[in-house]
Amino acid sequence: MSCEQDTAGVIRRAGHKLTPQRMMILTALRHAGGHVTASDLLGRVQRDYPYVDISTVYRTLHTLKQLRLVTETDMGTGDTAYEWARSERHHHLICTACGAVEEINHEHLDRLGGDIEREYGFRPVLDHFAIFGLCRDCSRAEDQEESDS
Amino acid sequence: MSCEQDTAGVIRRAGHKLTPQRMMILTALRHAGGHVTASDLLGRVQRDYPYVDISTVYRTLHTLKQLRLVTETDMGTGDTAYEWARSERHHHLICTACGAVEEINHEHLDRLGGDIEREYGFRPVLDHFAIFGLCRDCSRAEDQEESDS
DNA sequence: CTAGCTGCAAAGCGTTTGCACGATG
DNA sequence: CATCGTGCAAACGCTTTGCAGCTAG
Repeated sequence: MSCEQDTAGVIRRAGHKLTPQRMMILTALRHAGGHVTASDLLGRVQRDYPYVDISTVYRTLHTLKQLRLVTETDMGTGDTAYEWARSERHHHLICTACGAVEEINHEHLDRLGGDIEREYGFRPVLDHFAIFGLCRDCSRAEDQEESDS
Repeated sequence: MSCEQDTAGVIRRAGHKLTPQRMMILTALRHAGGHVTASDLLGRVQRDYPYVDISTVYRTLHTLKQLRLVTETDMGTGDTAYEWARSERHHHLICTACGAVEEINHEHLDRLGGDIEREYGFRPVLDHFAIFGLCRDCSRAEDQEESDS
């Protein structure tokens, strides 16, 4: 994986030190391959090195966020989800009933973003968006309930 | 305002008791005419009746949410914004730089919602949506900075 | 009368911060 | 060797909960 090397470079070039903790958090983040919370990440890193502190995780995530290496999303569960910043923009459909997360691509949101910028002069950040609602299964289940009652 | 009467009816019909606290929180919420946090609401209610507790506010909001009389939105500031459920759906553009909140109507999001439902079978709740980004002024300011550096 | 609501206090949770030690560049 | 990052512990802010008394229906 040369990507780790690249990332190390980005961090160093930004004037930050490259500590083992940062490398581990970084690697854990990339291997997670999706959304992780800060404490998920802590758990993963602690499997190898039990002495990392949650505050280090937060501080690292903060740094990586500034460097645009991670994105931060509020999944509506009270805590915050972090994700390795992929190049492709993508969005999530989050089911408020069962918690399922589905991914959608950006076409539709691009159109929305364009409309908003043109109309309001507001430049929306639509790189990573969370849309809440009911997934196919849960919305079917709800229809059932309604017809039962 | 007969709307207060209507709301009282909704609450009572749902099998909940109608206490003075609930009425005051309710009224405060309607008079706020926009987003309020739980502690905003507490402050407003306490102007008339200083003994209400924040927990009562949360409990009331929880009840009202279940009755779909208020909506809950995460504004990305760490706390949660509540708003009287208006009939018209509307959405917010929230500037991550200056915190300005602008309102947009639902047309564009309707189209998005339709697309998603058709394509993924996911039924999104797009009644009240928060879109983060840079407002006109802040995005101009950022352009300036970039050309300076 | 009794189910359900209230105020109070305390705990819970994710997150942030102060500090002295330790490691990086 | 100076600076920055770390671990630890404590604080933080928002939200939730347990409990005894009170009140609306």
